[in-house]
Amino acid sequence: MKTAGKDKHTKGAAKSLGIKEIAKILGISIGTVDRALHDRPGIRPDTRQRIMETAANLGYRPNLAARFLKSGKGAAIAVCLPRHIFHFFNEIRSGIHHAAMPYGSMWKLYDYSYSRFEEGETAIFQQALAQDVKGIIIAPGKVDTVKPLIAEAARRNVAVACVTSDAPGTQRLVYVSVDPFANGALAGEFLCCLNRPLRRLAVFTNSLELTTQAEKLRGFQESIRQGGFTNVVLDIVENHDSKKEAAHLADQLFGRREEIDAVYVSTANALPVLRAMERYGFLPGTPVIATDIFPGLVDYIRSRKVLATIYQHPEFVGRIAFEALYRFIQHGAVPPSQIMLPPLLVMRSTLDVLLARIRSGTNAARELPGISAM
Amino acid sequence: MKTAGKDKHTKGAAKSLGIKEIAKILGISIGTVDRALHDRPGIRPDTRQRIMETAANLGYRPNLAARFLKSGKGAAIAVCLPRHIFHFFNEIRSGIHHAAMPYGSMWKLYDYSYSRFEEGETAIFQQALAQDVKGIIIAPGKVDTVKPLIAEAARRNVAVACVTSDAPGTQRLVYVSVDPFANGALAGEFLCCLNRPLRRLAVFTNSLELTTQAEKLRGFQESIRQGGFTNVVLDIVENHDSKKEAAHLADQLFGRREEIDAVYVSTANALPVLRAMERYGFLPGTPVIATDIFPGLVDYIRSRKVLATIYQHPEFVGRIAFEALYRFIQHGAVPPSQIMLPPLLVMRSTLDVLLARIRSGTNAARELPGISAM
DNA sequence: TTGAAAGCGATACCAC
DNA sequence: GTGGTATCGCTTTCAA
Repeated sequence: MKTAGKDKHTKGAAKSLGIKEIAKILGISIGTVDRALHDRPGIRPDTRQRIMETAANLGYRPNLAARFLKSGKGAAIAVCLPRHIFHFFNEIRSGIHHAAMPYGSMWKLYDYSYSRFEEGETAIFQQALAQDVKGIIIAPGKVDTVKPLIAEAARRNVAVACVTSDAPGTQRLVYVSVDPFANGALAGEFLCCLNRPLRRLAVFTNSLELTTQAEKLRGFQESIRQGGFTNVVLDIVENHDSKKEAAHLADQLFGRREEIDAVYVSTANALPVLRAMERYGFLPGTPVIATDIFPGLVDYIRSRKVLATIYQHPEFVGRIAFEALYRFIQHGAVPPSQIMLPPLLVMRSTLDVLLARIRSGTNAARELPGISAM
Repeated sequence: MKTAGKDKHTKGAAKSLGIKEIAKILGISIGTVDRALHDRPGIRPDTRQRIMETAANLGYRPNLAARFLKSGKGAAIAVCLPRHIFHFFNEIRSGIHHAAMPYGSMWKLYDYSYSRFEEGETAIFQQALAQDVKGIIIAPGKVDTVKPLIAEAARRNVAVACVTSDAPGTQRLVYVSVDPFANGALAGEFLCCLNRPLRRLAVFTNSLELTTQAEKLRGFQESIRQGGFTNVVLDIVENHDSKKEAAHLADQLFGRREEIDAVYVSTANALPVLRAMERYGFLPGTPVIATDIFPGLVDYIRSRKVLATIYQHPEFVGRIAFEALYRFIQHGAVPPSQIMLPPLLVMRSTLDVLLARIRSGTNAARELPGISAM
């Protein structure tokens, strides 16, 4: 019977080897073991040595429940995200809460939402630092703004995770995001697959001063080039995250009624663009790739006016950011400097599955542990 | 200053109001309070009533740390997955371990891998049941085989989660998978976007007796139809998960050298097909959509011989299956009967990001928490 | 039907 | 330097 499962490998500690067994094995007291494990003063180096060795041998892992129960203070981390692109950032928050749930009351989350991108950022960040948090999650706007803040956090030994946009040149612990280059490249590659002429394309972005947006554009151009299209004219429209500006500029562009072979909107600000396209007869007919998913966009995808949208998996980003922070704070595990996730191309056929998933995810995050009905 | 974060909503208990204060306030013992909160027998209804009221008033929330510490018997769950399509199922295992990690030693995972799809299934399942597990994760082969097993599990009050394939008509708790219909539909929709004639298509599947495969085909056909292509001839090739059979049948099909406009391989068994296509000059040139990601496929995508592959996010599937089991066993939360995830279309531009992600995911699951440096 | 008390594992403090 | 021990909040068992 070779089909039998062999490695009935159990996860974590085999039995209940705790600080007590270590003490018993070495014939010393748990107090001493504790001192050794925590690098506390008042212990002979060789005793410490012996203890550390047996602890390692036995694969000792501290019981977090007991630790928390006694010393009351699990870690707290602050979540500083804008309220602005609500659906998007709320999914990130949801992911963070989701990831934190298993730790129950041991890990507190402070929610420091602020109204718009840069305005409240500084004030909020400082408020968060004033609390006794061990980590902060932010979505940096302008790097110059957050640079001194992150420096201050580093001074206080507070780990900082950046989501969706990075703060390069700072001491942030980790940057978690859907890979912006791949994001744009996917849009471009998809357009190249269409077997249509691509002579003139329009790209609607937020601002190319934001490195994520610049990277998306770079990826887009690169894959268009690799797709064999040269001499492509690119109309690049920066609308600075403003619906009005987007509408105005889109009107200008499409109002000229010159031929445009495809459109890529690299932000969640697609609706003004789509409406302008409809006004000037570019839709349906012109291939459009959008970004993110939000109520207004859904019908455009259903009706195939928007060919595909690139979903940036915000729930995932939040979850991973929390996990990286957790492992660093709890276990001292240093994550890679960047964690890049693949973008998800959503078309009509996968829209509903994704929507169901998003909704259930948001619900789950709201679930309260409550009183167990075990 | 309206930018200030208002809802500094803390997660977990506000102060230290516990079971003890409730008891003191009501002048009763903590044992009684416990009985009330947990609906245990042996308590007068009115006492229970009073306790529940004050508990609600005080906003009592149990201290999970204490709870875990005391009743430290987290559950054990058995993971019964085949070793066969190794990359795929290993990612599922990785996801499960990943999800279980936060619970540390409280939740044990027993790994009951077996060699191939149906062969070891029964033996392994019974072995798993013999252990004292509270839940089992399986990937059912033939439904008839697992039906009595799941029934037996239900009798013993063991929750069963099915991943990647369902066992309909049984008492399994939940079925977690990438939506097979959407999976096939995405492949079809993508092909429809190519602006090429689609007169004759080839679909390589495992066996249409497997409902997931049948669903993929259904989704594929449906979206081809919706894409406006009628009178499409479909060559459907069932290769029963065998490389040899796949190679043989592909040779037969492509050897006829009739025109084939596109190919969809709905299983991970793409390599024999691709090689046959190369032999008969169908590649490069013919659009191919594959399924899953594995070493041999990577170069085909890099060289654009395979246009796209549909990644079924196995790590995710595993993670979600565990979480559903966890919430059911621990909190009695009944999950939806099916949890369907969106398929991920991977092209050249997103391949590397995904590969990096997969690798790091597998690594992370192997990481040992070690001793805290808090 | 209720009360009292023994732990769970780690921390922190006091005594030696 | 080291050993002992009270304690965190909850579950559980035994006694009343």
